[in-house]
Amino acid sequence: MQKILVIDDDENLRETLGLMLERENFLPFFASDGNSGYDQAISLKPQLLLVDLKLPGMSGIDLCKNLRAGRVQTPIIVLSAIGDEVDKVLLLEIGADDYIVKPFGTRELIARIRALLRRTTPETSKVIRFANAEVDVERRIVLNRGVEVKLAPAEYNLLIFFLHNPDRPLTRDLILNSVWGYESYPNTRTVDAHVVRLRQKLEPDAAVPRHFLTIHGVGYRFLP
Amino acid sequence: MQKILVIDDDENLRETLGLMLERENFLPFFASDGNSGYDQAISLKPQLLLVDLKLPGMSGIDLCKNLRAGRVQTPIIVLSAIGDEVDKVLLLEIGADDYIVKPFGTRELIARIRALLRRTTPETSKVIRFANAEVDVERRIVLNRGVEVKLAPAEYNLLIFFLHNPDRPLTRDLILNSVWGYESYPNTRTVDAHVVRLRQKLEPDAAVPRHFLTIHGVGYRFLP
DNA sequence: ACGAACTGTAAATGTTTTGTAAAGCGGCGC
DNA sequence: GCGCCGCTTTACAAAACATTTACAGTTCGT
Repeated sequence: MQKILVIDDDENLRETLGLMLERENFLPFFASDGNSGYDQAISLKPQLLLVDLKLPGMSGIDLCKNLRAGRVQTPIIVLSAIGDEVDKVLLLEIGADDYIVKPFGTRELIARIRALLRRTTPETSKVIRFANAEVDVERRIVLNRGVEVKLAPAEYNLLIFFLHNPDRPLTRDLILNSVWGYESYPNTRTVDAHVVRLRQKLEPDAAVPRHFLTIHGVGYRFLP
Repeated sequence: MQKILVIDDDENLRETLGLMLERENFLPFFASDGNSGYDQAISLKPQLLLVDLKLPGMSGIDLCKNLRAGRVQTPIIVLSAIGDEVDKVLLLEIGADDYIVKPFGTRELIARIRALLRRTTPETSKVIRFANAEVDVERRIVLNRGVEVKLAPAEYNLLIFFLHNPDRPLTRDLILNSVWGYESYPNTRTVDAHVVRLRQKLEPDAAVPRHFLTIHGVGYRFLP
């Protein structure tokens, strides 16, 4: 699901935009000041930014400039109040992709968002999704609900093995041999411990596994 | 961001020019006498100089001449008071590129600055930016927050490799082969040592890396 | 040829991961 | 519902891995 980060200090507007974006099947995130917006824009890696020009902390202008200076290419739509002096040159300089003047209509903003996303998402890298998790195999990055999850090597290897063998009963011995290799002979309980860690990091509710299932007396089954 | 060094002994003017330049998205620096102006023009490597003709210490005329004698090509705009006798011949002699007579309008100065930058900045100079660092690939010069950072050859090569492979897990072996070549076989700890040095010189806070990240059990990842 | 700077390595230190053990829970057969 | 057996969970110490610092050999420029 496409993440959109809304950076605006007006709480009402954030709420309105949030509802609107959710209704359009986007996944909204929020920041109320420039600094936290900047941090989230980097850590969250959203597909698009909606940035108010006037912000406490770092101004919207500086935020955009800083992101671009840091080679962050995330598409940006600037939200400007009716009084603000905004010209295309400034927007170009600060690296914004589009702007819209408040107050604006839902329909118009959605149209601009979709248009911008359409022209800025050319490539489809190898990203495997299941539930609300995304695994970017090439970049070795795992996101859960859009938030980066740090996986230790063994955990990551185990996850990849599950992804490659979905919907199939997998015995502990098979898992051990495939993920740990024939050279090392750890206890089969080891697999359990790592499954627990994966569940904690990736299951919506670790107590009620919906993806990393136990097959009593056999082993595990991964359900995407 | 383009650095402009203002060399003038009039504090009011410096302040005014500073605000003006900042508003126009330049990064202003200041010197109040010829000698420190000369030093900064060399150490700071600004994109452009604004130089008052009448200066304490080294005069503006000598400053320009000395810079040019030292093969410093930085574009120079001379600021002259209304009484000063300035003719094109003098400007040509001392190596200035343009001049403007005080008092001048903001708009005019900005126009001249942009015009001069346009005709003196060759399109070929490739400057890569990330966070608050700039890497001038052609001249092998690296700036952090506008200040030159001296990188040893190995450090510089490693940095360039990171710049060309952002946002990707890079194993120590890959790094060694790419940066050191297949002929030499240093210890993989060597990579760590150089990453430490890069972090110390380029990370805002070397203890909390935000750009040269560790992937435990794998290697490193460069995030611009 | 001298001193300064660079570089790879090693040793000490700090951090994260990982396998295991032990205790508690829960499903399954009866 | 009971009890067994296997699964989950927690905690932890050893191992693996990363960082830091120091240093000696080398290179480089003057």
